[in-house]
Amino acid sequence: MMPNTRLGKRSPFGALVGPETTRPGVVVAMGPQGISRVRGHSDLKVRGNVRRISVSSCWALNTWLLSQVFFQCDDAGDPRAANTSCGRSVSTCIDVPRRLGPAPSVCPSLVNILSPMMLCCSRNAPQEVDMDELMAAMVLSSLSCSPPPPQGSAHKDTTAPLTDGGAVELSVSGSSGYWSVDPKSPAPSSPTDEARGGSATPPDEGLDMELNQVLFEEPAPRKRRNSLKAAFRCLWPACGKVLTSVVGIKRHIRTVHLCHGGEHERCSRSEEDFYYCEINQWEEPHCQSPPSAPPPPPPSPPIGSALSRSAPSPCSSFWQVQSEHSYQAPPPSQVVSQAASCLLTAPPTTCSRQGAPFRVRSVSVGEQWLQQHSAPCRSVFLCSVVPSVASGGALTAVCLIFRRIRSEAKKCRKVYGIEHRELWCTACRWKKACQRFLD
DNA sequence: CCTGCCGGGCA
DNA sequence: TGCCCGGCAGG
Repeated sequence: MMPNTRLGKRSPFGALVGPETTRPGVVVAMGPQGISRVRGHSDLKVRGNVRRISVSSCWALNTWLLSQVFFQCDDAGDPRAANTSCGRSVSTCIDVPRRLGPAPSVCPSLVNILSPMMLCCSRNAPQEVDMDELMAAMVLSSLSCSPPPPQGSAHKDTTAPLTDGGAVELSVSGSSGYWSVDPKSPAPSSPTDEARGGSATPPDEGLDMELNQVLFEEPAPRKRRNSLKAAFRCLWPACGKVLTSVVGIKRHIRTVHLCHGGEHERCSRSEEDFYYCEINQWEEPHCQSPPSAPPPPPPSPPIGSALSRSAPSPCSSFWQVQSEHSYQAPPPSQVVSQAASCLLTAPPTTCSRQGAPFRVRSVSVGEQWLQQHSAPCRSVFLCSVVPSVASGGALTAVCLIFRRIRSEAKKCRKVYGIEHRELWCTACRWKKACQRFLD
């Protein structure tokens, strides 16, 4: 099915969903459980033909999807279990990549999500690939494939989407496509983390309980406590050592568990990522969630703050923006080729070119699919692959959910005032995204 | 309440 | 395609 209905306003998908999307449950039509649960989930709101799903639902779906994958993998000896989750025959030898794939542009979570799905679909009939499933997978993957926020922790909004319950609080009803997640937050771990955890440790009831929690319980509070102190717990069997630094826990795992003797000659310097999880200070000592990846590198220094204090000249700030309307199209000076130089060599947050702030947005595989198969959209999900110092330069995917934040930059309305509306840019006059003072 | 702006309607 | 505006989300 080809999408022709846009998700709600400011959908982070920013993409179109098919007419079936107006039917309940199609958004998550990857499995009967998902459908029914989401159908019954109170967070699903229908506004006209616009569907809104709270982020807890999205995260739950994502978690559910991943759990299906891993549960199926783990139920290798039980064919019934392998068939019950999505109602299709799924190979029990699905190779869920334990580590990130070599291709830096492919979000590993996408691989984790799609590979079983593709396998699942291809086992029946290649032509019968359920586009709903693919869409859902892409979308869910996109949710998890985002770069660290440009201003990172400098912006208070980065703390908002996460909740104590571990549910990511985002609205699927927007089209901005910016999602944020506290990079230091351990829960919920990203799908990549889930993938790692799923392959490193058997899924336990905790995952399911958490899933049920985010699916059926009330949405978690919007604001997340800031006073989060993280520790890292070794997940090696019968160890449970808790250290307060990533480096420390990695060193512990590497030296104590992985690299002692000649047992692990090819001990990877990034393998220790799979053997620890991040825990909160107020968190229960036991760690139910899969081990989390090391926290991403510290965010780049805030530039937006400077931008917000003085209205930037359009020629000093470059954006690579997918434009939905002509008035939103970037001027010719905003050369995409300039973006390319930064796109793959640095975290897609902010690049500096000759002193001028130059921000780049890239798209994930799922997003590209959505863009190719649906109407143009402005929302972009990022999946950055950055070198991890702790893993000896090995590529580490930092998939963070990213949400468009409310602009603090002055807009035409604020600069010129309502009385000088004729001085506003066209977009502002049309109540569109300001074209003059890009944020 | 104010602001930014998405989505959609209309010419 | 240009223009306008209802309405929503966030502050």
